[in-house]
Order: sequence, then C-alpha cells, then structure tokens
Amino acid sequence: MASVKKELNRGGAWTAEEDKKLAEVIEIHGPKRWKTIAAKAGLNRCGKSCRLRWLNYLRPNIKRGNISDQEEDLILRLHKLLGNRWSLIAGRLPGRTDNEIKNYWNSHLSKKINQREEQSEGSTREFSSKTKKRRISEKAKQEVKEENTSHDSKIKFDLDDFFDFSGENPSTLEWVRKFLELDEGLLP
DNA sequence: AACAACCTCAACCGCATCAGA
DNA sequence: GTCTGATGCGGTTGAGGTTGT
Repeated sequence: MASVKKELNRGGAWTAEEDKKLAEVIEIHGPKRWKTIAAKAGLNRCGKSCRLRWLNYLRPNIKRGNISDQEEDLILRLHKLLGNRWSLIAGRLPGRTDNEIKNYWNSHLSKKINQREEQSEGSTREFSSKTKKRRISEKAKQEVKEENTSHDSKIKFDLDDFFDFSGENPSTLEWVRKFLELDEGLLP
C-alpha cells in the first residue's frame, strides 16, 4: 500500500507535459479504460486521476471561470430542485463540470444562501465560519434525505418554485427557454 | 514588512453502482 | 447468482493566492 503511494504521483499538480501525454493517449484510445490510459501515457498517476483531469480540465468545450448571472441563477434553481447532485446540475450547464459547480457553490453560493436565510430569519445570532460551513453541509444532507423520503411532495413544491419566473427580465426568460429546450423531460 | 486569517479550486479519497466474466 | 474491475459521484483536503491587521 505504502509502496504504491510512493510510486504514484498523488496530490501533485499536473504539468503541461503530463496533460499533453494524457491528451495524446486519449485521442488514440478514447476516454475509457482509464487504467490502460494511465499506463500507456507512462504517467505515474492512477486511472481515476487521469479521468478526473480529462473531465475537469482537458476535455474539449470546457468553459472555465466567469460563471454568468444566468448560470448562477440556474445553479441556484437546480440545487434547490436536485440538492447536491452536482453531476446532474452540471449536465444542464454546457461546458461546466460537476467539480467546478460544486466548488462554486461551496465558495460563493452557499454563503449567499446563508446570508439570505439569516436576513429572512431576522436573526442577530453570529456564527463562526466553521459553524456556518457545518450548518450548510448538514442542511444539504438533510435536503437530499428529505428528497429521498418524500420525493413526490418535495419535487412538487420545488418545481413550483423552480418554474416561477415572474419578475425575470425578458433576456433571462429567453435564456431559460433555451435551457429547457435542451431536455424536454425537465418540463412538468 | 510580516504575519495570520481567509478564500479558491485542483485534486484525492471512499463509497456506490455498473458491466462483463 | 456472484465475483471483480471499471467507472461515476459527492465529500474533503491542502497548496497557493489574497486580504486584513
């Protein structure tokens, strides 16, 4: 076990050279059999690591950074609907990865939500950042749990909220319309 | 200028699920 | 049916950067 850890380059940042090798092997063999790809590329990385690098960084048509207001709004709505199903949420945002959305949520949106909640609660209580983080993560877990136990009623409630676009400006509505066309199955 | 505290995000880990033998 | 390896997902960590004191 320890010897494996020694041999593999775990935790280190990927170099341009590694990226190049990985991309070349994937071009030839396709993005599957990651263990084989890792071996063929001659990288001291495990297959999992190669897969993650490809999905989050090297894959074509990846958008990086600059999450627009519309995208942010969509993430908020989808999170409300789906909970921490990052891959599902990412699937609705072309070019975005689950990891990026998860990070964006944890570093930006969860704070916004928290602030809004505290404002709406009218609470004057103060929490340390660690306590806040814990509260957020517990809330997310609870949401997923609730979704699994009372699926229908929860979805019904959230769908009403999710599809409430009153007060949106026309450009946002048009953008949302385009998004919904991606998957008619999302429409109630 | 120096240090601490905080923030961001790439990357890893553990677990669940899937698919083929 | 079950065993095993591959894949996918969400949670967590830690390095590096930024901001505050």
